[in-house]
Amino acid sequence: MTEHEDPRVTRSRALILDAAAAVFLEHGYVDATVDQIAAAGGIAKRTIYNLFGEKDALFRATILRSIATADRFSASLAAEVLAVDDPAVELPDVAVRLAESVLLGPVLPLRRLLVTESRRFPDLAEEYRDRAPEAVMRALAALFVRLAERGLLRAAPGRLMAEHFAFLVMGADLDRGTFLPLDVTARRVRTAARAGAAAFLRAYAPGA
Amino acid sequence: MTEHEDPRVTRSRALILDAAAAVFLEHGYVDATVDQIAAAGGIAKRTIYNLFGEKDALFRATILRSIATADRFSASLAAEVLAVDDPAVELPDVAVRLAESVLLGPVLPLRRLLVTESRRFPDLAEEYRDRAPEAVMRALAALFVRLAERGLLRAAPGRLMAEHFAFLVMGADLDRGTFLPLDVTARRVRTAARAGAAAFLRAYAPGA
DNA sequence: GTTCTCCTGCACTCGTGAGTGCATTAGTGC
DNA sequence: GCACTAATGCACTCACGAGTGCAGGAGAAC
Repeated sequence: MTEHEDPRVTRSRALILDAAAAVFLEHGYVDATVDQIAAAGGIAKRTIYNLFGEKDALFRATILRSIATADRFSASLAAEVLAVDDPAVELPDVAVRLAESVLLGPVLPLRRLLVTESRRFPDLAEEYRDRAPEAVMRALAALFVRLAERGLLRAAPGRLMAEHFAFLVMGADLDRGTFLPLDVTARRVRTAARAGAAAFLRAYAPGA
Repeated sequence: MTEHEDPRVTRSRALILDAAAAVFLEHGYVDATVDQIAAAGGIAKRTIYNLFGEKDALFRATILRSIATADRFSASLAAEVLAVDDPAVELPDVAVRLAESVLLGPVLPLRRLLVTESRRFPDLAEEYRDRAPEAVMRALAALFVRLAERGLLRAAPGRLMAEHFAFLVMGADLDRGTFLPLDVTARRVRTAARAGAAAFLRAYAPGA
């Protein structure tokens, strides 16, 4: 079933998806026009309709591609999380990495777009949440349960600990960034992440 | 300057604003049509244009009214927060009240709408954030600083403590509720809020 | 070269929703 | 009752963007 697609089609498809991602992220679904996307990609509008059909389908294809990227990304973060051995030493670094990648990378714009379109495309919002943030949360929960079993953290439901960790580390900036593009320095993000990790370690220190 | 407005105008204005709030909250700015609002309010479209002018102005008026409500609400919450005396005893209740009012009341839909329209109406998003959530955060920060000075909490920047408290208490549900209407029981919200408050108290216990 | 397929440009239809004009009706103040 | 003002209904214009039809051009495969 090796689809041998005309190289022209492959090329057009890629140009269109790139342009569509840029325009949709900038303007949202309704305010983005197909003509804009065509212009941005240097592609004829007719070609877009030939390859993707209606605007709805183009949007889905675009977002699914972005989600796939976010997915790979979360998976690598999850793997890294699961490798933690000594929380007191390593959690601050995990916190920094988590905060940086979410707040400073391309995640926030995608998140905003999906929030905006969550009524029009609830399935996409669902898909995104399950593949990206939830995947990380699951990894964090698994890690914390394991650390609690080893007596390195206070025992508590893994899911709850994961939520506490994540929102201590980047809750405030995530919230701000949901409204408008974050105007925040990398240093501030790191400082807040470390402070969050420290608070988490105090709250979930073993014993007592 | 007591504007003696025709009672018919007052009445129409109120009907329109109520209907507009409902329709805008349900569909967002673009997908809400003025005809829909007219129908929902039992008011002629022409009357809407007579009293409010363009759709843009109607939206602003509607949202400003909602923000004013949220404002009064935040102020009363802030007052309550500032009255806390013994954190170990009272913070869990503050947490529950905060979580309930944000997650179970009319706040979340307004928040979603403002996030959705934050590119089109950045000033409204700004206004809302400053008057509602930020007002509560300022009150929390002031409270924690005072408690720290009395030796009842570990000393730390007030703003940071306020963020940690708020996001421990309701971060996860707030995040979920930003995407789609929260389908969550009042019991779950309260439990999570208490767990968050407990974690906060452990993280910011004095001494050590 | 020829052929096949895709891309392009452009003009077009169509639906929809914002906003207006106006003549008529209904309600308020006196 | 009368005068005034607001509300209504309805037909209308206008702008804009989704989606289509088609004829012609450009490149790859043979």
